[in-house]
Amino acid sequence: MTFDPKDCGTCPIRHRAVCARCENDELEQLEAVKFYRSFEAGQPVIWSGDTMDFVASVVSGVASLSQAMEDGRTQMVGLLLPSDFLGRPGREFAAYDVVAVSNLTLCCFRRKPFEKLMSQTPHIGHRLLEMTLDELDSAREWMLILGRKTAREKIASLLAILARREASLGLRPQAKDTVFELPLTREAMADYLGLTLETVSRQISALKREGLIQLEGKRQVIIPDYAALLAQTGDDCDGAIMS
Amino acid sequence: MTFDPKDCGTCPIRHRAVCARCENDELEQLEAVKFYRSFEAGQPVIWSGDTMDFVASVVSGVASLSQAMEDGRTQMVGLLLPSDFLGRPGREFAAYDVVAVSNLTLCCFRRKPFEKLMSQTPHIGHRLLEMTLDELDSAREWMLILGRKTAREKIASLLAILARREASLGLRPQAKDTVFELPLTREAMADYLGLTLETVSRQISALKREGLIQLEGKRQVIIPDYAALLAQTGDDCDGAIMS
DNA sequence: CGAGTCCTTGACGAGGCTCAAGCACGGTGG
DNA sequence: CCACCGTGCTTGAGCCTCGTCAAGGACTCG
Repeated sequence: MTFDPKDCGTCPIRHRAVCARCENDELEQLEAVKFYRSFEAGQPVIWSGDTMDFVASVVSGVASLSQAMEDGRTQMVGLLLPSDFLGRPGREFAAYDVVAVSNLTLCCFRRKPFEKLMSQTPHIGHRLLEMTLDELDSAREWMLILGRKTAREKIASLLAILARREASLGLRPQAKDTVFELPLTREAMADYLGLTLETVSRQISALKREGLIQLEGKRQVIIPDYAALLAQTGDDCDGAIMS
Repeated sequence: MTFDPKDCGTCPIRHRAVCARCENDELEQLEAVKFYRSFEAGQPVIWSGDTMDFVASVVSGVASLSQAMEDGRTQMVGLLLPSDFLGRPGREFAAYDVVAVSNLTLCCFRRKPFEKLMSQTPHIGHRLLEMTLDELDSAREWMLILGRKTAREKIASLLAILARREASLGLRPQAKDTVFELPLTREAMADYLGLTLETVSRQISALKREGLIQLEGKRQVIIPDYAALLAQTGDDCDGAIMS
């Protein structure tokens, strides 16, 4: 089944996005106000303060939300992957800078009709609540990383998170090694982790030197022993979030 | 009008908590499953991993959510003030350590009936979504603080946030100076900001020495010039979130 | 080949952490 | 009434991690 933009039934994120719980009649109403937009890697999607007349789901690719300080320091505060939701119903102006980290396709809904639909039907609101609570949880995990971890632990944590997501997609046949493509540049990783890109580079080199990771080119990461990497994150291993 | 625990109509957080939008019949159903619990400053409310058979609103006082690493480092990831919501519908086990920072009173709802009520009526879910989105926004502001700010900027930011909240309560007659009680110990502030308590103490002393703040005892803070304090936060002043 | 982008590595310095000592204040008990 | 203790806070000295500045390598594209 290939993806037909006219038919939500064939959409790759149909069962995980904000529309996951919608009945057919709700989907039809959404389809009436939806449109697709694509961005190339590195392109801005919207700047903080701009008027935002749509909300959107990420169909493919990766987008980042960042906040800037007046002197130019910047911190990534959200990383949007396929099926994640962009925008806030009821908010007219964007609160963050949004950038396409990789090539990106959004499924956009005009904001006003979306809000109206949300107030009339329960499924969108419920799903959005669930997704927002999940995002709050990951924001809190992220806060622990930013506030208390060393540079080495930060890098290990990020790699572990990406590897875990890769595994959860379940696409990979039972390979011993976890392999994935880094969707972020060194600079974006630094932005994510509250480090400089030099420190990121040094720590990745160190992990490679010690055999905890291998690199195929700059972006392909191979993790020969996931547990060994986890041990470098500093996390309390049995303290996993249960939901 | 004094607060009568039997009557939600007299509740001090009636118009801001998760029940803010409820109609009278919904309130009655909530009242049937609610009970109050109080904690003294410093007491634990619940530990991460414990079963959580209630959710709650903070009626008065302050509670913190924190995460711990295996070696004991700890990071506060949430600060709950009156009207804030504790717990996650659908989640059986607590994901964070919750501690009463000051004397604390919770309005608790048994979790199962609360979830049922939520699925049957729209108002609770809508309000909870709104509150969760707000919390996500403050979590993201916090991430910028943790990831990119200097110790001095962190302290200034925290004081500015507390002062702003104080001002927004509007209780204070048009005083030139903003005055408020610090609800946190130095250690809790350090936990909040990803610093050590020594650094917190040094930076507070520095701000005092430079006249940006004054202290009455250890906990009473006077801010003679709010704008001057804001200038120390490093924030882009016109980049305020608009909602 | 040159230019641009992304990454790596080195040298150095500063900001914040660690360790340690001591102060202020309030409560308790002799 | 005062000695004693516990808690919370302050201050100092020294060290280490990570940021800054700088140079140069790997790769792609025109």
